[in-house]
Amino acid sequence: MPELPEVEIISTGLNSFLTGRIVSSVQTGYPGCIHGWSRDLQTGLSQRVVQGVRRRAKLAIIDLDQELRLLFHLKMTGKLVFDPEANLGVDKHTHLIINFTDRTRLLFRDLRKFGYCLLLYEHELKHWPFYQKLGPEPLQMNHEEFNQRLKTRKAGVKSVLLNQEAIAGIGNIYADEALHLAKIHPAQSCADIPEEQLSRLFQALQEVLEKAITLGGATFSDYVNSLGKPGSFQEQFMVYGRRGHSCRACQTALTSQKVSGRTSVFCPCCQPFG
DNA sequence: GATGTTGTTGAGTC
DNA sequence: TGACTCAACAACAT
Repeated sequence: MPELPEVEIISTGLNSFLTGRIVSSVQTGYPGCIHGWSRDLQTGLSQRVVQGVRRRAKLAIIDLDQELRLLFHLKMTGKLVFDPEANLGVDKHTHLIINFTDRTRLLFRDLRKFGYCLLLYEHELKHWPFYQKLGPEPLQMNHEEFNQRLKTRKAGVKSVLLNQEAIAGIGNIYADEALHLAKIHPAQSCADIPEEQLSRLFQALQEVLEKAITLGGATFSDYVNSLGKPGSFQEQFMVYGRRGHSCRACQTALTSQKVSGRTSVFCPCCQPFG
């Protein structure tokens, strides 16, 4: 489940692998992976030069010349794998192959087919509703800005963290981990959280995200980086996927609860409601 | 065959 | 109208 740290690592890796390469052709294994807003990939990408790869929210963005942008949302099981020798197997889960003129290639794989890609010009990207509505990057804001955006909201803090219009890039794993570190119950309404605690949450969020990036992301189920290698942050999970296990801080058994439809694991002792 | 998994969206409610 | 909640959806493994 690639969230901000995983997409950051993938993008950084692809930036060094792909920059300067020229697209020769595109093979589509599953046309359904191309978003409705996208231009035609074959005609649009041919002979385009990669100028860099970056991340915005959970999107990996490949910048090409002529202000073209190729965006990928990996959702749950999507992967972008650089294939320098063009010898990786192309299975039924490989939905897109981007061939470069030097015979290297980029594979887009997605077991569950929830992920998508789209090709747009910069001026079109700015009008794509999903992109337009994205909130600020958590690693590029300060705690005053964070508090400002959260303190008036009445919804549970977990659902606000997952709301991409409030803050971009946070998913279930890092929301649960940050809430545990900040000792805040996931269902607590933001409006009821003292500013001092909100600042602690912001600190925790930055800490968790930066640590995950340092450790190469989390490999839960099947995330791999752009060379197909796993990360190790999952070994540091305090709560995610640990329901019933004991809290690493106080030994109390972790419980779970659905908060705005998402399974949330937390420690009833460290993160009391109220 | 039922269940669990997730991010996003659209419908519906307050 | 805005903020919010909930259900549905995508497709697969177990």
